[in-house]
Amino acid sequence: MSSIQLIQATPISLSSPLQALESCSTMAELKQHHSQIIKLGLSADNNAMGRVIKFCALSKNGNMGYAEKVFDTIPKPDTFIYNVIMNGYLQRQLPRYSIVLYSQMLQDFLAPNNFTFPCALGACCNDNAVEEGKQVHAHVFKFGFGSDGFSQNSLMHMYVKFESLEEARRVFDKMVKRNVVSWTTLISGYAQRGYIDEALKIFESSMTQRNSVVWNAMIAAYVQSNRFHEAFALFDRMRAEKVVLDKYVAASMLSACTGLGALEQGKWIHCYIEKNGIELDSKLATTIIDMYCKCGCLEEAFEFFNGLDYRGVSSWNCMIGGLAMHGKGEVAIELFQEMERKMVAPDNVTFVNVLSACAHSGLIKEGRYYFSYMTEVHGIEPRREHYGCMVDLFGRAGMLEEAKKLIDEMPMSADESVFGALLGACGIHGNIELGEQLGMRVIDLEPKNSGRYVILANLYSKAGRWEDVASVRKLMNDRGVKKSPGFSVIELGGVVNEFIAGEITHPQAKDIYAKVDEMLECIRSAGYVSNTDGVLHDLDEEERESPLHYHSEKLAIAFGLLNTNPGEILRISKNLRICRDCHQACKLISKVYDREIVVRDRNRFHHFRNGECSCRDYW
DNA sequence: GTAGGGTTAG
Repeated sequence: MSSIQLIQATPISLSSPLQALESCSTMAELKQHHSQIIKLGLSADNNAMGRVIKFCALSKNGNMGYAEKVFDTIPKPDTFIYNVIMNGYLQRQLPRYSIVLYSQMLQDFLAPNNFTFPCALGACCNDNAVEEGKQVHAHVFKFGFGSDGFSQNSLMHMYVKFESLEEARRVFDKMVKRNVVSWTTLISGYAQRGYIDEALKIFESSMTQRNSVVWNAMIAAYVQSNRFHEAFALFDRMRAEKVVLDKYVAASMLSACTGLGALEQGKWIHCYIEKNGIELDSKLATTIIDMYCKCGCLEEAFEFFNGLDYRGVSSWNCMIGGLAMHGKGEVAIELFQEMERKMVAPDNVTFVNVLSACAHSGLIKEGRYYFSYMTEVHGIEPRREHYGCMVDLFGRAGMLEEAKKLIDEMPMSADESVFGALLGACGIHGNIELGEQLGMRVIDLEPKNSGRYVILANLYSKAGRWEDVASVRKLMNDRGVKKSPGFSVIELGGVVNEFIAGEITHPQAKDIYAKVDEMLECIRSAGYVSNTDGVLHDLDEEERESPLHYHSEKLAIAFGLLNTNPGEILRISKNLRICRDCHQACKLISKVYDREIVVRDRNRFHHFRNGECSCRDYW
């Protein structure tokens, strides 16, 4: 009682408890101030209650349940209060609650304002509420916020999410004042749907107001569509314009390096991050681990991983996946066990990686064990991806019946990737009948994926069924499906060199081809027989027109031998899978030239040393 | 009180 009298005695008495609300940091403090305010008789005061609710709904330590309780006691909540509570739900991933509140607000004849719409639209977006989103769009105009930048950007964002790019573009075109968010939203919108050229046009027109976010949206657009060189070019432009390199750009560029296998460039960015104190969060750490793994440096990846102060589940997953890719299944399992000892809860991705580690290393028993372990011990139900890994595991090992049985037993329908895993196995083990059925099915499911046609055609060619090979090729042509051309990349002295089979445009082309011939001569005397018998590779993944011995990886190796010192490791990345012939050749080259060669193909790593490959020919 | 960018398998 006495404290209230004291407050009432001074003229600033009413504002001070409200001011105190602004400085609270815990719910306990807030509740104290709240009860004081009620004692002052302000329980129906929207200004006072609004501040209480704001803290509960929006601050880090806020309690949404308390916000709801207070909300229920307010006789006539105003727009501000609705906004704050709707935002609270949105931030807590409860968009449906926000939408319900929005319509309640309209029923109460409260006019939404410029703060309401971004929230309501965001809620529709997160709840996939297309129809309601369109209605809110109409309200934006009806209530006079048609030219409010925040509302317009939120509209664009929503339409991008709903895949109505035309609608997003219409909003963008009508905007009188655009800001960085407008550019960014549209650029990434186009990029997500694969319209990179359109994204670039928007980017170029953002000239006057570009910050690192806009730059990154475009760089990421290139990276996501595998146009790594263009990402690098844009990055150079960005640095020339002295735009700061922040953690997002660093992450995108690391992915570009990963895509190309450009280790030196990746290391440079890693160094830059450390030197310039760029915040190393768990996502960025994962990107760095991924870069080292996919650029062939497991040791560096491990060193970095071990040096991290905090290792989130995605970092563990990435490291386990890296080991899997390098054929180190046993080590991957050990790392998983360490993860459990460190009490890091695995998620579904963890088990995808553990199972794929088993598949790549032929660990059938272990794969079976972890497949049931994930559900029994961690309560994680297997998804399609996990079934895909198991099909891959059995399939590679030649246990096609077992793989087929598993597909039949799946509680969900199999998709193209599950069938694809089995199809791949039919290819390895030459099961024509099953492969033919699956091939047709997978092509129907994914008519634009050239790889599917190639596997089926290869299967036919293995069986000598040339007419069928021809008809698959005709089908591809008729549908306008083109094989992605095979290329290999080798990075020397920070320069990325790219080779395409049979291509002669490289400045050192003459020397390179001579070196290939020399290489072949040398390995022939070591027992190499070029795998050209029959027309087995009639429709290989690599361009058919170029002779086998000028496949892109051979050109890259020749280039590497010409331009490095004895003993240096040659690291090559290939966008497709390495073919049998090149695999055999690499083994012998590693022996004859006494060179370690690391080849990353579409699926995994091959470490060639002294005539052997780390995959033990199991791939 | 409000909006935008990066990672993890096959």
